[in-house]
Amino acid sequence: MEEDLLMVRVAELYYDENKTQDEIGGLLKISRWKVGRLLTQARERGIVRIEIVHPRARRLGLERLLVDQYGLTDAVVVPSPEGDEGTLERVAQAAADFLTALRPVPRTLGVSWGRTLRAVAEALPDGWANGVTVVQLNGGVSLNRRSGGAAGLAVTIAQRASGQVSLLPSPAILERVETKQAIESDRTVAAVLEEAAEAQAFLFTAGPCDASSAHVENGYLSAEDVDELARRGAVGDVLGRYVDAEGNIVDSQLDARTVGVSLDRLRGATHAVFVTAGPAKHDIARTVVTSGLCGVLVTDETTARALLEEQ
Amino acid sequence: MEEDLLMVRVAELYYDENKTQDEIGGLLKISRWKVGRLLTQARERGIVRIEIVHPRARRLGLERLLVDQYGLTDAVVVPSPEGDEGTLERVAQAAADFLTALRPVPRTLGVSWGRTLRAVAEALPDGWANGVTVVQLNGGVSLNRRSGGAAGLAVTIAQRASGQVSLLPSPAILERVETKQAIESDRTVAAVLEEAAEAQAFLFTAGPCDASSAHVENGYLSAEDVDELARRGAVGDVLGRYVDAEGNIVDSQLDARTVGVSLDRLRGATHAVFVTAGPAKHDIARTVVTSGLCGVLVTDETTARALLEEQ
DNA sequence: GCGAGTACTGCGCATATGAGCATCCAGATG
DNA sequence: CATCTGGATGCTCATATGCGCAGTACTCGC
Repeated sequence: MEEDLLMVRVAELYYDENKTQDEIGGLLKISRWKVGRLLTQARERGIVRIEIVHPRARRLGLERLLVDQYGLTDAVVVPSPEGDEGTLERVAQAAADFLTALRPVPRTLGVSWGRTLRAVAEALPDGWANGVTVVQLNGGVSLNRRSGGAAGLAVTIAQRASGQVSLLPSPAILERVETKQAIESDRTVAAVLEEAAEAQAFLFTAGPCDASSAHVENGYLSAEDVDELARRGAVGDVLGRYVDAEGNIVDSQLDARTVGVSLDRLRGATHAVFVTAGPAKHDIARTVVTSGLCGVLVTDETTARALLEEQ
Repeated sequence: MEEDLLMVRVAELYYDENKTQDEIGGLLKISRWKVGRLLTQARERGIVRIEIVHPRARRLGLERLLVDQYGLTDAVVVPSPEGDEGTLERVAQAAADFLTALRPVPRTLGVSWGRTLRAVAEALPDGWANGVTVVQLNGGVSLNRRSGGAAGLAVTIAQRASGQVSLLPSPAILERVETKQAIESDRTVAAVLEEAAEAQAFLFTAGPCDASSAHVENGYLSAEDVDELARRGAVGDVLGRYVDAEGNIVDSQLDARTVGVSLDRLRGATHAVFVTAGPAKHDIARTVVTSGLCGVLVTDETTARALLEEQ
């Protein structure tokens, strides 16, 4: 179309040459108002594309849609980089930024564990807060010895906020219900669990339901157990508890052997910050978001779009 | 840097959310002047990237550099599309646009031939001008019978301008000097050549010096001839005449057998429009531009950058 | 510590810009 | 042929924005 060409010429003069709309009008023999209108059109029609290229850029539009559609308190969406390399880091950085900016600063922060949360901990700057007590929300797993596993993660976060840490001295899943009950009735454990349940803010991830799960890696579950859970409808785990697409516990037997605060604690909380990155977790992310397990969602653009897509 | 982050936040609010600088200032607790400054910086530092995506977009910055560096009258540079598919069409379209907008409208337009010029002819809309006489500048070659070769190209351009056409009824290169002189002394031919020399505007391309040349394709030269020319320093041909990097005729013997206006006619002309697309022609393009054979250059971004690069 | 130089901040003001409205024009409709 | 109607055009005016300048903080060398 000939109108297109005019838009292009106008856009070039305005954005590349930064001339004023008036000057452009004179140059192209059109009124300055038409120039303005053409520029608006050019932006609308995508002829002029304005993008913000920065690892810490966000997608405010998507965030708003997510908040609206799922009744969240807040959402943070970072652009997925080309080739998906570095998505986790960006999401983690965003989560760290969110925590740092969170007001009022929570006195106690409940945390789960996982690769994602480790990245968040690493992204938090020293002094991100002052005097926050960090509490573990569920039984510990040492994902990898060097970096100290779940405990190390909580310690890192607390240290950088010059705060205290309350570790949950318990495995994630126990073999027998009795052992679990025994552990829970232990004073230290009970105290930590109570503190965790009362935390003013929660920071957690979820894991997909497959053999790559940290539970399998650490021997709490076998690959077959996970398969069986999946067959029974599990889409992933939240604070170590396996849930189906609606967010209901899949196996109450198993759940009774899992140490950690109950999922209901998350549902009520204002500051339940759920961090997720990557397509493997789309399903469990959808569950967390739709079943109201989180108040705040921090994720990447691809996940955000997947969540918004169908219904 | 922390300043970066602020720029990103400001840019998002301004460009994605279109809030006013004032509002952003309020939101982020900074003065509206700082917001303005951050936006300027963000644009300068490339955090905010504004690009015009359209096949008919141009690179005015590069055009200016070319005009300055080589003392041209004008230059037209179109962005090279990803993957270089469609470069020729874009350049041709740009050349057509340039011709259409050319003021004063030339009474006579001298044209050469080639794939590129054919594309230009096709891109010219019906009624691009009114009553332009099109004259062939050099001996005819029928690049491909269906589309009528060099003659057809000239005819197309003339038809679409409701004008006349003066065809040069002669081969491009003759075997013997005598024959060439005989042909040139023919009334019709002489008249056309004179008309061509006096044309108010010229539209031409150049060809690289290799076996893919139209001269080889049409049997005027053998592949060995071309190799030999290259060995003697030829970088390509302009109006059928082979020149070296400085724009000098490489083989005066051969040149004496070539029918067409002399290159000096181009040097003087104000409206000598040279159209070139694609990396194969970078060398010959450099020659045309540096040796003052063209007043106006129409090309793609890649070629433009190559021309500006060294020295 | 102390002073000079430099970078940053906030501001007044001229200018550029966008919203809303009256007007005009072309093509449809009776 | 008159009339209607929707979209484009130009305009007024309130508002947003950028420039140049003055005041301020901050650094760096002594």
